[in-house]
Amino acid sequence: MEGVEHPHRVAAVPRRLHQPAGGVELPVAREDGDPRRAGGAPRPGPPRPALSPRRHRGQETRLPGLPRARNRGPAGRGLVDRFPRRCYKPCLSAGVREPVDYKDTVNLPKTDFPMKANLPQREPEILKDWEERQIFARLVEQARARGAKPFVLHDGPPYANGDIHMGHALNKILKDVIVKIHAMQGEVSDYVPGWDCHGLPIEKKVDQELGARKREMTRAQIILECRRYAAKWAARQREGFKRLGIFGRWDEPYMTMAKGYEADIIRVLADAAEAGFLYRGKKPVYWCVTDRTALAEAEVEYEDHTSPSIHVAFDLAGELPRLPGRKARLVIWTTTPWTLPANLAVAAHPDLSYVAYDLGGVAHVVAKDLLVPFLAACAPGELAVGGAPVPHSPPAHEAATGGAPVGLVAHLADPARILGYFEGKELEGLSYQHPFMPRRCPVILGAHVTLEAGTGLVHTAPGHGQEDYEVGLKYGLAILNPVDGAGVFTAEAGKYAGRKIFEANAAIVADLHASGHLLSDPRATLRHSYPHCWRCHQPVVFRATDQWFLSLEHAGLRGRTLEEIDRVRWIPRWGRDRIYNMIENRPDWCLSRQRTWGVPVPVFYCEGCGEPLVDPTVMRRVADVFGEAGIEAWYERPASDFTGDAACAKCGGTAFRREQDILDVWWDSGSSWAAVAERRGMGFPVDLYLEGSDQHRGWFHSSLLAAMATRGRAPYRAVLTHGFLLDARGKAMSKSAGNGIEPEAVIKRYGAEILRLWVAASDYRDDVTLSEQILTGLAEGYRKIRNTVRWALGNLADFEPGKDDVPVAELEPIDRWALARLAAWVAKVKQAYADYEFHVAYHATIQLCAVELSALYFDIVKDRLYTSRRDGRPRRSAQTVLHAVAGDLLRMLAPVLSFTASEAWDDLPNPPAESVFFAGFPERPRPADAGALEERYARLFAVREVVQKALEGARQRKEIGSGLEAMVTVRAEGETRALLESARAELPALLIVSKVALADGPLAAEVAPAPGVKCPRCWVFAEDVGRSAAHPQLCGKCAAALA
RNA sequence: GGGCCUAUAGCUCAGUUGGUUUAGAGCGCACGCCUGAUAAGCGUGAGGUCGGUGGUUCAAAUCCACCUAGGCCCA
Repeated sequence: MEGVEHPHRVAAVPRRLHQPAGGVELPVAREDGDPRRAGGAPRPGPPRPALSPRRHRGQETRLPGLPRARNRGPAGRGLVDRFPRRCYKPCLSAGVREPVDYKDTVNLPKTDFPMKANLPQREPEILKDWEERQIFARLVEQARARGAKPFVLHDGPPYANGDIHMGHALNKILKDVIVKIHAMQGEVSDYVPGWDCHGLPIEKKVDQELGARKREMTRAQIILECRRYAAKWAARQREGFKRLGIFGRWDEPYMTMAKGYEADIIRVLADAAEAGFLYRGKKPVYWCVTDRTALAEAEVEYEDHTSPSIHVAFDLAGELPRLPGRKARLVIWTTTPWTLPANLAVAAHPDLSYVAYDLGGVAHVVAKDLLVPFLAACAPGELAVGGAPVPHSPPAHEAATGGAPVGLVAHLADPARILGYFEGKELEGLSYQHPFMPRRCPVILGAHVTLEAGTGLVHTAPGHGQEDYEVGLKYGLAILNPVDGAGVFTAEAGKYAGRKIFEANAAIVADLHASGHLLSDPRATLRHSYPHCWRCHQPVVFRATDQWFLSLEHAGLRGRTLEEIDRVRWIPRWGRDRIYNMIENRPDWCLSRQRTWGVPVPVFYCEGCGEPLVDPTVMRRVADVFGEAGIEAWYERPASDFTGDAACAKCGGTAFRREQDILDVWWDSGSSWAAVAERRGMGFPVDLYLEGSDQHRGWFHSSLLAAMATRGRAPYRAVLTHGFLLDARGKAMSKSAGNGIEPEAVIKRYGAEILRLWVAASDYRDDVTLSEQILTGLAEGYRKIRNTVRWALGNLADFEPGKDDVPVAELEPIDRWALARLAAWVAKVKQAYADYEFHVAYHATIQLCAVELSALYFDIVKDRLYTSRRDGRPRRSAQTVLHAVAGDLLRMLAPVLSFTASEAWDDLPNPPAESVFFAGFPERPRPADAGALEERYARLFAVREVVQKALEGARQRKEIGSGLEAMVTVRAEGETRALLESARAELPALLIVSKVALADGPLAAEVAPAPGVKCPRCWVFAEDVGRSAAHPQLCGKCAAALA
């Protein structure tokens, strides 16, 4: 039927007849020897000019032989068209009447939902709309009214200090997605955001701002300043979080500094005290003797300082193993002689080797690898310079010689002085006589002992060092602190009582020297980095003071907590191991902080005898007052207001002074399950805590212990953890590193929606990367999703759900296939949401939109939607599916793409709910024959791929442009052939070509020019163009569509 | 130094208890097509010694050990 002409009219110039004028004619070229291609088509058509222009539009005039710019280049040169070109639009000859413009009769997409999202501008409008319509509050109310089951994601409070950063965004968006998922599942998914307000960073900041003024202020006045500061930042952060599209009770958040919250902190503590967990003990803290105050770690700055450097010998009370009858001494090294009065032990490492070396007939014990440095410092005569180096560690040599190269260092002059070797663990339990205090002390073992410096035997004073304290706890040593707040020795320091510690250094060294315990030069010093006070820049000391503790051993708290950990769902699973190991090994919880900005430890001390008053009733009275007046009342009211008629248990006194320390802020947030969830009737335990992995040590940890001690169970059923932020190179993102990306900057450029998509696309269980490249990639993904929705909406302009939809069983097969894929996607996304694997949902969505819908389904049904009868069954069938696609996409994606889903929802025909959030997730059952359809189309699409490769070949050879210019002959055999036979009628639509022929043979496709004439309406080359009297220019299908 | 974790194409991710293809997808990139989804859409193609080394096994991206790089928390 090729070249059918209609004599009365020239609708299109049959391609054979159309030749570009002029040009050099070349023979048809054979590019390769592919038999399949050879079998395809080279028909003896008229030769084409080299570099002939590809297209010949109707009126387009171009000099023959002049290539269009885009065709220039090596690829286009020398190529010869296999087939004559054809017109895209009816070519008009003079004297022929203008053809009807059929474009107006084509059902093109129409929608108000714009392609360009313009998110930075549009998002604030959507936020305003949500707020005006109270979407979140009503969402919660509706579910509550239905009696739906509650889901509580309890917010971990960010610190109310500074602007929000990307880590906040990640955390809050993740929470929001989860809250919305549960809301759309129909649950009561309330979300109360909170802020952590008390604590050192704010106190420090306020301190700086107040400067000298602070001296004239009362503690209550300083607290008020801190309140202002925290409130200011919380308000600012709140706006930042809202801008991200986070749903929540922003008008009634929780603040740990709220009076009611402060009261509940005390009440939880009262419960713990009542159950017997609270006890008073000592613990070393940084202490500034100049300012007479404890310092937090953050208040300590390291500066250079010159200290004495002394080696001291401790006389062993007994004998060393395997060295009977010989006097022995342990050698320690220290730079703080003033801590020696508090010495209670010497620590050795269990796995290190120690050596006994004969000095003056006495065995001196040091670590084997530190013998030479020790001798270099204390008995250089024992070393011979030159010769082969002794087998001791190079760092040890260098430490002893001030960095002199190993080769220059001495070796033992007389190796026979070595009396024996010992494993560290052999030393445990030996005892020695303190050089100047009347006591015997043990040798203990500790993993903190190293060979970096010293002798491998560590002078241990639990009252003056963190590690000493910890190992001391293990061995039940006293926490001895013979130093008062001003840095003056107390009576416990024996003969040094009354002397200032730093000044006493010299005396102690001199005394040791005199008594023969000093082995090194008394004048030796060491310049090193040493902690100093951030305010007065004087050296600080480590000093044990009275503190309040929560006992981990009381009532089996540690063991019960470890058991409880296994009843919590940890996501990912390794979170369980992480917190388990911490709880297993941590010491008792020190609840005291020597600070101002926080909740007072609600205990009192008897004015008469100093006995502490730890009374739950009194504490609850304190709580009641705080509930009214806040923590300021602690300092403003007389103690008797709180203690009432309480009497000292020891002396019966009724006059008390209040504790000056405050509670560790981790107790504040660690009580939030009580102060927020219980208090607001959200229940206990809550369903989910969700924070960064650092919170295994932080909030997960403190909340767990506080709840275990007072409620006997974990405050959460599940704990979800996310990783930290990395930059493009995989390095931690931080303000100080200067590689941060500000949420505000991203919002301004891309919109918060892209940030939300980033959170959803990332596997947040690992650390999460953010970079410019990632953002542009996400913006692409967003556009794909948006355009998918847009095209579906565009084709629904004339569709009325409830009236026009076609029952599933009656849908066109390809439509039912698309519905099957949609149903599979809905199921997959639901599962991914249930597993908190949002990146799985994201990728499934991109796959659906990009591949199954855009590249396959939309492309295939496009012709049917555009050109078939407007209200015909085939078109309604496709629209039915598109309506499902648009509705399901918007509903399933609303938790993530909240802005876009809200925006597009209004463009759905007759949206079934006022807001997409009220609509819930769709029920989308798989069509009964879904499996069979998927199987069938999977095979047909495999053939389609073969065809597309063939079409691409023809395209490269400039034989065709659009697929509609082609007729395809598909060779197949066996089942495939049968399948194609059965699908014969839909093959042209499926392959998007004008005509399909089937032939026998191994699977292959051959491309030839489509026969017939291009229909100006549907652009298909049809052999029946012109048969309709009413529409003489059109193909049969189009004529029928317009009838 | 200790506890926990991560490491697959430029990017984001898949890869069931080790065995089916020559390790997949999308994006990006290259080259084309279309111009009735148009700051859109379609096609084809090039990209990976699965961080490295050693081991277990008939067989390892998948199990084990060590190393390297990175992350969080401790010290």
